Amino acid sequence: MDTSSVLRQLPLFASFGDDALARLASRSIARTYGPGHVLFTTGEPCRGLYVVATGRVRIYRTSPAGREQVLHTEGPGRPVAELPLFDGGPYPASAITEEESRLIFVPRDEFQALYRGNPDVADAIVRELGKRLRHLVHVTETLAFRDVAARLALFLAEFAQQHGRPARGGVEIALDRTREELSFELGTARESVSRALKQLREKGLITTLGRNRILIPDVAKLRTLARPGERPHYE
Amino acid sequence: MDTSSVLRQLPLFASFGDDALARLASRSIARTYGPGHVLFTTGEPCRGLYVVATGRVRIYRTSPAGREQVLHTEGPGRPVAELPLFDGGPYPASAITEEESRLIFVPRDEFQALYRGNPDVADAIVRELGKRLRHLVHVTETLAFRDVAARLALFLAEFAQQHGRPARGGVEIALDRTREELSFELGTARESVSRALKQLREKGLITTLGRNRILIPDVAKLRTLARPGERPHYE
DNA sequence: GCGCGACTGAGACAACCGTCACATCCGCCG
DNA sequence: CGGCGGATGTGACGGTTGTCTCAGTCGCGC
Repeated sequence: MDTSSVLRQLPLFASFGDDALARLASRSIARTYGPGHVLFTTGEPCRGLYVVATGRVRIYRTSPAGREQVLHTEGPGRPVAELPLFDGGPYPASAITEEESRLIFVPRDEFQALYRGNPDVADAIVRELGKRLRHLVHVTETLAFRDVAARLALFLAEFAQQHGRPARGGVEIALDRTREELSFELGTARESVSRALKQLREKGLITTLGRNRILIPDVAKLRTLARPGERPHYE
Repeated sequence: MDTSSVLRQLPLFASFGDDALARLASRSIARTYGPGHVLFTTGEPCRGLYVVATGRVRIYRTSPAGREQVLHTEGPGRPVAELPLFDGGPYPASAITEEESRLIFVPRDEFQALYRGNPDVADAIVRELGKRLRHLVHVTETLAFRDVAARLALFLAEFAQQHGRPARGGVEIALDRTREELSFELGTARESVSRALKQLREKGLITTLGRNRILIPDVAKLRTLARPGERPHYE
């Protein structure tokens, strides 16, 4: 797949003519990375924009003690690290490929020229930033209010909605993550994920099929558990 | 103070001519609210942009159980709720005045016409969004990695840097918050804030002067406590 | 089919924290 | 001065969770 046709699919460049797109493609660098390749780390100065062609990129923060918190993950057609391009600041987080991924890199200068001359691009970028901001509010709220089991239930329910496929007795999902990677997304420890999975299993909300696959009989009911302590509060 | 001169001070409208600014002012609504006035709540459709002239506005999320998590607070000269203006989505959080505040309200349509015709405004807005995003990453990381005492230490250190004034024996700050309001900012309970304050006091990192004021002998040292568990991790 | 290494589940334990209960303090108003 | 109400400090208690440890399981290559 060539760079132009990948860029063509992005909402970001929807308004581009073929020649503008070809010019952009010619100045971009497409490269395939193996799994576990660190694209950049927190605090590093920003060199440009990455766009995911295939694969998956995880954006995360690391604690001094070595723990990790995933902020978001981006798949095909999604931009990564557009924020620092605007305010000129450093990357606010680190990024790593979760699997073999093909990425298109647009150098900083090239991209800036682009969006300055192109209000549609600026608009699209603002919308991306907005989406990111909303997601981060969601992450923050989840961390502040819900226990591990509830966070897991919420994650699984959302994952099922996005990537699940109907199966006998409910919706089936393939996690494609180890328990430890899951713990990074939920901001907890590997062992707590195991315990939380057990809890959900015992309540009949999920059935584990091997290590990777999970069957969810009722996604809506799973979501319900994600709102614990839902008692009235008087004041 | 009239609306025009307030707007004039905003970096957002720095590039405006006097007449453009006057036009904007004439279509905006300035109003003073008492403390504790709810401007909008999570999920509500967006009606326009607020700009803080005087006072302070708190943006927060509420849990079903009645707990609260502050996402950020904005003071004079800062815009509130610019995000939903762009993607057309609902407010992602709620907002309330913390004290008596004068706010300028710019209706949605008026504002959109504004930034579409004015690349400088769009730029400024994107930078605001970026700042917000960075701050939220910080909040998320803090919640995920640090215990209450460390979060409090970090909060006080940052507050001292922003609003502290030099005094005999260190930097003095006036919190202007009850312990409960503090607990909302830190994502914890009122009692835990009391206990964490006691901890910091016992370690000699702070001295409490009455209920509202705190003396910090060494802000840098206070920051140090905010990074607990800083042990090397081998792998 | 054997063995290695990564992944997973489970138990024990302590630390942290939210909650309840209650005593105390403080400002304020009568 | 008295008292009232909100704010604060403190102790007790239990649930949640991070950490340590170890055993069991699975996949994969040889």
